This record gives sequence, C-alpha cells and structure tokens, in this order.
Amino acid sequence: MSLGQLETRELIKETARRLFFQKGHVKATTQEIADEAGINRALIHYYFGSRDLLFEKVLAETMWSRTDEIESIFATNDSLRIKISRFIDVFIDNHIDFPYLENFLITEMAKAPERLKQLQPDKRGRITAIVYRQLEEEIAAGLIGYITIEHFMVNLMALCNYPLLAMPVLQTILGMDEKAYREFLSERKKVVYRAIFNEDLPN
Amino acid sequence: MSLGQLETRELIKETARRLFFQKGHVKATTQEIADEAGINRALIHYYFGSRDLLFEKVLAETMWSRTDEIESIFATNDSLRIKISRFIDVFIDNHIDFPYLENFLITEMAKAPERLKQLQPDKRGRITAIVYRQLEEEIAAGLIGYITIEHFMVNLMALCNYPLLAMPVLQTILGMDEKAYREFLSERKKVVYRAIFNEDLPN
Amino acid sequence: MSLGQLETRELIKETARRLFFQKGHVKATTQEIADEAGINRALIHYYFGSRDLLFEKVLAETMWSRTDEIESIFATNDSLRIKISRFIDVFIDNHIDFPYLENFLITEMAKAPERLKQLQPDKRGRITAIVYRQLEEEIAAGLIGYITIEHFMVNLMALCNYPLLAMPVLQTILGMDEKAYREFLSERKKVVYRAIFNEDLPN
Amino acid sequence: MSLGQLETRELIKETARRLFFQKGHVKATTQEIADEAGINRALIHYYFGSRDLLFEKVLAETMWSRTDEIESIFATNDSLRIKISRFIDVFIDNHIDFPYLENFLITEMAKAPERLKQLQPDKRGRITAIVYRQLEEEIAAGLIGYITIEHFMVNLMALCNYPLLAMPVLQTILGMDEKAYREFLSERKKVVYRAIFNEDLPN
DNA sequence: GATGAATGAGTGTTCATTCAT
DNA sequence: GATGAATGAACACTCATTCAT
Repeated sequence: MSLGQLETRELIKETARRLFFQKGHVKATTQEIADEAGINRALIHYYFGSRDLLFEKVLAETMWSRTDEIESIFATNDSLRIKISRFIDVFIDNHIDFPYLENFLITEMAKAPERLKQLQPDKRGRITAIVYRQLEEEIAAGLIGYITIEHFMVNLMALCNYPLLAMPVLQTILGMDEKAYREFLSERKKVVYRAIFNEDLPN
Repeated sequence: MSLGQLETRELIKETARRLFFQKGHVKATTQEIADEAGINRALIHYYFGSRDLLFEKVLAETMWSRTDEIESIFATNDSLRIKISRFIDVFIDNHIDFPYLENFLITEMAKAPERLKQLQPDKRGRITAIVYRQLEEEIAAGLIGYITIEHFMVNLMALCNYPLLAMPVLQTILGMDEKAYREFLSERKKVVYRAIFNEDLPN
Repeated sequence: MSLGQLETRELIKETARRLFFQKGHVKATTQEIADEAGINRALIHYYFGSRDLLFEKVLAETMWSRTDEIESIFATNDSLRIKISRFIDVFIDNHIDFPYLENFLITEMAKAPERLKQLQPDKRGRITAIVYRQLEEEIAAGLIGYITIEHFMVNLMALCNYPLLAMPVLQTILGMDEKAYREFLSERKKVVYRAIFNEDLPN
Repeated sequence: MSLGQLETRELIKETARRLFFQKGHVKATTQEIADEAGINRALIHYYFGSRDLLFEKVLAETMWSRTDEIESIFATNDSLRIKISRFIDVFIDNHIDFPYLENFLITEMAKAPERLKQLQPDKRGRITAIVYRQLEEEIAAGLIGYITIEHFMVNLMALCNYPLLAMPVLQTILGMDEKAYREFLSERKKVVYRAIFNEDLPN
C-alpha cells in the first residue's frame, strides 16, 4: 500500500465520519462524500466496494474505539465515584466531536437491531458485572439510595448523552449560541455527578 | 371543504405521522405513504403540494400538540412536585406511541435549525418563567440542592426522553424484549422522580 | 387499463423485440430502447419493473408463439412429408423477421440453461413422440435411410435455421446482398426438403 | 521484443480467446481477463491499446487459422468425398474446443458486417472454384442430385456447425447430458456424410 | 377529487481507460 | 514493463413531481 492510497482511504473515511456523525447527514450520498473529500465518486467503490461497506466500516471503527474507551474506564480498581467521574468526562468532553453518532446509532439500530451485537461483543457483560458489584456496595453502605444497575446506567447515559444527542433542539429551546452551549455542556459534568451521587464532584 | 376531502387529508397526515414517528421511517417515500394509506401517490401533492410540505405540516402539528400538552401541565397553580410528576407521566406513558419523534426532530433540526423557532412560539418563555419561580422557592427552602433552571429542565428531559429516544440501542444493550422494556419504562417514573427530588414519588 | 397504457406497454415490448431479435442488439440498454421507442427511460421500469423483466417477458412471449406454431404443425393427421414441408415453410418464411432470435436464445441459454425448461413445457415430448412414430414407418417402408429421431430433427433444424442464424456471416462469405440472400433463402425450401427426403418437393 | 513481453502478450490473447470463445463470456471485462491471466488490468491497454483492439486481434487470428485449416483441406488433389470427410472431421472434432466461436462471430458480424471482409481474404474465391469443379463432375456423373455450390456448402456447414452452435439449446431439448451430447456429436460424422452424399461414410 | 401515465434529476455502481511512478 | 490510483462516461434503477383526463 502506497502512502497515497492510505491517505485517500483515510480521507474518505474521515469525510464520511464527519458527514455522518458530525454534521448529521445520515443519508449522505456518495456524491456528497466525494465532493466534500474532493475526489471522484467511483473511488469510494474502488476502496470500499460499496456505499454500505464504507458506512459499516466507519460505524464499526467508531464503535470499537468508543467501546474500548468505556472498557478502559471501568476495568480498573478505582472506586465507583472515580469511574463515573471519568465516564462523564469522556462522554462530555470527547464526544462533542461527533454529536450525531448516538443519534445515528439509534436510527440505524431501529432498522437492523442485530447489527449492534457484532459491534458490541461480550465486553458489555464484564463491564456490567464490575459496576454491579461496586454499586451494591454503595447502596449497602447507604451512600446512595436503592437503584437497580439498569436504571443507574440508563440515568448516567441519559444525563450525559441527551444534551449531546439533542443539541440542536436544546440549543434552540434554551436560546443558546454555539459558545454558550459549550459552556453549558462543561457545567454539566458537575451537574450530572450531583444528580447521580447527590453530592458535589470532588476538587 | 367536503367531508371526504377532510378525511383524505387527515388520513394522509395520520399515515405519515405513523411512518415518520412511530415506525421510524425517516425517509418514507410518497409511494410508501400512499400505499400505507391506500390512496394514490399524486393525492399527496394535491393536498400538500410536496412531500416536504406534508412533512413540515405533520411535524408542526405534532409539535404544537406536544407544546400545548406541556403548557397545560405547567400553567396551573399546582406545586412543582405535582407538575413534574405529571410531566413524567405524560412523557413516559403517552410518548411511547411515537418513539421516534424526538429522534426525528433532532435529525431534522440539524439540517434546518431555524425551523424550530416557528414551531415553538413564545409559550416557551412563559413556561420557563413559571417553573423558574417555583424552582427558586424549592432551592431557597432547601428542599433541593442548588441547580439552574436550564440544567434542571435538561436533567428532567434527559431522564424521561433518553430511554424512549435510545430505545433500540438500550433494548439491545440491556438484553430486554419488548415486554420487559415496557416494564422498565413504567418503573422509570419513580426512578426519574427520585433522581430529580431525591425522595420517593408519593403514593 | 387505458388505451394509452396498452399502447405504450406494447410499444416498449415491440421496440425491445426489434432491437433484441431483429437488429441483434443483444445487450440493448434501457436508454437505447427508450430512445428508439421515443419514451422516457423510467417508463420501462414503470411498466416492467426492470430491464431483465422486460427482457424475460419479451423472450417468453416470443418463445410461446413459436412453440405454438411448431405444435400446430406437428399435431395433425397429415403425413410426415407434409408436416416437414410446412415446418420448412414456417421457419424460412416467417422467421426471417427475427433473424437473431435463435442466436439470442443460444447466447442466453449458455448463461442460464435452466430457463428454457420454463419456456418449453411438455409439448416437446408429445411432438417428438408423434414424429418418432411416423419416422419409423418411413424407414420401415424403405422410403428414407435409417436415421435416429434425434439426428433427423437436428438435421432438419440445422438446414432450416443455420442460414438464418448465420445470415451475416454467410451473406458476406457468399458475397450476396440483401435481395440475393432473400432469393437464396426461398430456394432453400426445395433444397432442404431434398436433403431430408432425397426427392423433390412436390408441386 | 523481449521474451517476457511476448509471453505476456500471448498469455493475454490466450486468456481472452478462452473466455470469449470457450466459455462464451462475450462481454468479458478487462478485469475478468486480467484476473484470469493473473496480470494487471492496465497491461491489456499497454499491449493492445484497448479492449476492442484486443478483441479484434484475437478474433482475426482465430479466423485466419480457421481459414487456413479449411484451405489446406480443399487445396489438394484428393477427391471431393475425401475432402468433405476431412472437413466434417475438422469441424466436429476440433471445433468442440471453441463452441462459442461461431455464435460469437455471428453476433459481432451483425454489428459490423464490413469487418469479416478484412478477415476473409481472396482465399475464399479459390477454394470455391476448386470445389465447384469437383461438385459439377459428381453431378454430371449422376453421383449426387443437382445442387448449386452455394447450397451444397451451406448444407455442409449447417449440418456440421449447427449442433455446435446451438449446443446449449439442443442439449436441453434432446435431454442429453455433457457426455451423451459428446457421443451424439461423434455419431454426426456419419450422419452428415450420409445426408450430403446419400451413402455411408467409407471404412 | 382522484388517477394512471409520464418525466427529469439523482442514486449507487461498473467499466474501460489514463496517469504517475 | 508493470502497477495501483484515479477518472469520466455510462448503466440500471428510484423518486418526487407534473399532467391529462
């Protein structure tokens, strides 16, 4: 593989990723991608075989890196509070780059629910098991009120993801511009932590 | 306008609503809508001018009724806790019917952010003002921890909407079938109330 | 179905038939067909669903009428000589109109041999049985030399079809123009009969 | 020209010939040819300029060798019967290797009838002249019935070529498998000779 | 009001061909 | 000589839209 090839391959994927996940063009056509990348439409087929295969490639890769990120947070010996605090950081700081990824995932999952299973291997199970144990300890110690693992995780995901997911709607409703919304999102780290543990985020 | 005319108009809108918001066919074609409604494709143009105009009409109407619903909850003399409790009820019970509406809204808003402003008139301002006052009283009385009105509302919306919005993803992650997920959603009423007020939902 | 619809449907089929079987454009594109018929390319899909379905329709219909023609020749009480004489007439006179049909059939058959079976139902068996009996009588009576039914039929088909099938090649080899070749073909009726029965065609 | 160059040139032509005439892939793409030959697609253009030029080259060469073969049969002092017997042998035995050549020729000729003239030089005239004389002698001697040279040659070609040409169709109609059809073809040598001379093939 | 027929613009994809190396 | 990258033209097909009736 020459350098040029790698660059073009990567360029196409980058462009697709940007259109799909950043700009929210869920149905971005090959023409749109080619125009944005400044290449010929046929090259997409040369490198990826078909629009769908490019699509799957980009989705899979993004999912992998995301899953790895999450796993690396939870698969440590740290306390639950530290883990959650990191999770919030990652989701709010990093995922600003691809605000539509979650949205995208939901739309696609609605069409082909069996696809996620390929993208999310058994790691999920292990993560849940770890968090489950730590959560039980917190509840037993009376540090947080009773809650099931499922609702705990969904609360966490909801509080972190929703403001990203629904950004265009919320930005309009709350009457915030780009900058104000960014500020709002950074404030949310404390707010989410507080909503989860009912106490202030340390330091 | 004859009765038949009204009926066909309404039938088309109903069908479009179902396909768009219930089944998640964001890109439902005029043919698909016509087939589902059992009418001729050209009639959609006869009544609505174009696919996009039908789309906007349906979206606007759904938004209006939703806004009205929300307003009627908040524009009373009830306590904040009762209002929030009703809000949770409405969002979780009623909005199960159109699970993809939120998702849809977000996707469309991403394309044309200026559109929402037409759909959400100045009512928004009045609602916020009312809730704002009540929220300040709660905080002042030490009944809930300090939180801005924006974060309070976003938390509430996140905890209610996210499980609906992300249903396909969560259903897969949590390994729940249709029935189990419905059960999970109904449990959430208590969970959300608790997360917001840090106390159990009365009765 | 309106008159216009039938006309357009028929027009498309006619045009396709002409391009496929008469002009030998085995790979005629939908554009070519549409241009030749003076209609929009998309209409072909409107009426036939796809290029292949149009193709199959036209092929099947042409085959049916041909099979019927052959059957009506052999399924009588006439003598073998009369039947063969008619067969020669039909193949040479009528099939001049679609000189590439046979060729076409062969090319397509090479790709999908299972297709012919659908087009040629069990009629074939009955025809062969009838001819078989009559042929045996001729041989037993010493009227023609010993020959199997298979070779007899293949000889007949070869002598009739080949000059049509290979028209472009033969026309060039034999140095004949359109008119001369047509004359040559009409002479062949006697020649074929003679080659089969080793005696002159009556009257 | 280096040895390697010659080898690659020849390899490409061989591969094309096989795909075109043996496997019947009339529309074989440059990619298909390159893959089959194990070379780069661009090399076809390097050596032959374009797909069409490769095509023409291969067709021309195949035609030349075929014409030479025929000429060498007829340009001897042997009797007509021996010549015809050899002709039948060559066409039936040898041409089994390229069953689609004839078919191919016909299809291509239909598109560009002027092409054959370049491929079939004045040899044709000489061959016909020789056979013509011998045929007249046979007729004069009452050894065969009256027939023109054109019909005689066309009968001969028809009886030999048609079973090869129409192999896929005939195989289906006659219900023969590969092996049975091969057997059938070998029987045809006697059958054709008999149909031409109305007597058994010697030895 | 309602329909089938017809169209033009656009989609993903294929392919022969060219070009830089 | 040989290769991978890149392109333009064409293909079958889809779709919203228009039109005549």
